[in-house]
Amino acid sequence: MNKMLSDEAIYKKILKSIVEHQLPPGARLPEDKLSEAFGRSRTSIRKVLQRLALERIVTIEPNKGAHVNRPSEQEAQEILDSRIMLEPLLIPEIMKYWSKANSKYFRAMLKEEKQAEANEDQAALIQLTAQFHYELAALSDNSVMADFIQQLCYRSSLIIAVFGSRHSVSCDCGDHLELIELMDNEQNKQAQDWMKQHLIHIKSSLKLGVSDGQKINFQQLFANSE
Amino acid sequence: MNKMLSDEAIYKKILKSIVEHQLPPGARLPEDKLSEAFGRSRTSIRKVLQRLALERIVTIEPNKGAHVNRPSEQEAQEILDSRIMLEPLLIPEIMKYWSKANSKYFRAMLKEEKQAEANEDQAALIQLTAQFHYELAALSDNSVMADFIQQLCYRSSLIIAVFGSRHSVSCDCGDHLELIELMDNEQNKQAQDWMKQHLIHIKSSLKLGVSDGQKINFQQLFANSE
DNA sequence: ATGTTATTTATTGTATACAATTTTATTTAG
DNA sequence: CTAAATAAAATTGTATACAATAAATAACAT
Repeated sequence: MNKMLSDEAIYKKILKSIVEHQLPPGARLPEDKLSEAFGRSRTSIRKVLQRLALERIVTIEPNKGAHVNRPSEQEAQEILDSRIMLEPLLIPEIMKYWSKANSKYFRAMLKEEKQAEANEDQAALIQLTAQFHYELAALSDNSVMADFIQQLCYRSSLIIAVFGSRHSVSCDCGDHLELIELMDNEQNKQAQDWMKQHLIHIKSSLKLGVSDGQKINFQQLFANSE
Repeated sequence: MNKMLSDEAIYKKILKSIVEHQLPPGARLPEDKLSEAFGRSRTSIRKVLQRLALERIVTIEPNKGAHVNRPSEQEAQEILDSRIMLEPLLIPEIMKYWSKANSKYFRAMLKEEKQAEANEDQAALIQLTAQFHYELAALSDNSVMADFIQQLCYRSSLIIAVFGSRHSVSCDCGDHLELIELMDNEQNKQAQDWMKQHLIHIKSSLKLGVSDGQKINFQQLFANSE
């Protein structure tokens, strides 16, 4: 009944659960439990976890196992800054090959986004938002860059889980249509600017600069509470 | 006598051998031979090989094991194009924190390059050339980008092994000093342009567009030989 | 001799066993 | 009752055994 899953399939399932925040940052990923859940030996699971660790989706601490990565504030900034640098740069490459078919495909994806928004299906919404960005990047003729962007998109989903405000997911997905329209009209420069502003907006919607548990200065916090 | 090597140490040793072309593209990497060489079980070796595979230094084909990756022409172009896009972009970030100490450090590295050139030590030369680029990138305040550049530098070493002309390594290392001088003089724009031209020059020195075994058109090749 | 099939050898894929380590629970002292 | 020390359980680290697959060699037929 439960057909055998390939390593790749297991990888995708775990990744999806993480990206959709079913497995939130910090969550433990015990080899035994996963092994049992997927009906494979720990060997296979370890392989998958090690891959996720190299992609910085997961962290592995010696003798403590794998946890869903909880990005630091600095990591969050670096990832968003990288995207702000790179994604607009790819727009001209993408527009070289932009076709009616592409436009149709992405418009259909935006419909799904709208649907997910209406259903308040946060998981689907996060997934689709990331997918929009990395499938766009995949249209450039540089798969090396596209793969890197895809990784940054997955990692961004972790950032949103940690630093995102309630609306930092949904508020920007409505906009995506604007980009498609700019691209349909071959407005190269405007599309590039739009992408940059879009990502800057996402970055600014994050609750950065708010100290997390580790860095709280208790001395200062309770200074006036004698 | 032979002290136990960590997985990380094994990883670095294999990577170094590949980058320095001691293990050329296409070379087989049999698990039990490596296992014996490093005095560790196959489990540890597999872990290292899988990491190298995710970094595209090595390819793993199911049931056929690991080989040093032999980049295709397209892969070579994509990697060089990525570097041409990204490395100049990082120059301003690097110059923000550029210090006398940095300058001194890199000038020392260039001395080593010169030395290696004089000794005709190709291995050291390739390694140092890559190191120059990725340690420079590491000075930017964005380690996400720096890590990506480092990977591209390692992969570039494979590209040179496959598509490099005799002089495509040595001819560009002499120039590196020019960049350091531009940075010492805070010539931001010029440094950026220099980097772009430098990488374009490396790309153009590659023997791309020469069909490899797979793509030979025999019809055309033997058209006039009846 | 050449091309095909069968057999052997070598190599990778996967699970499992056991050791090392960390985490949790229990006991004991103050 | 709290805190430290100890014991038990759970979890990861590593090696090894065996199965599955591919490569190399030998045997055979055309």
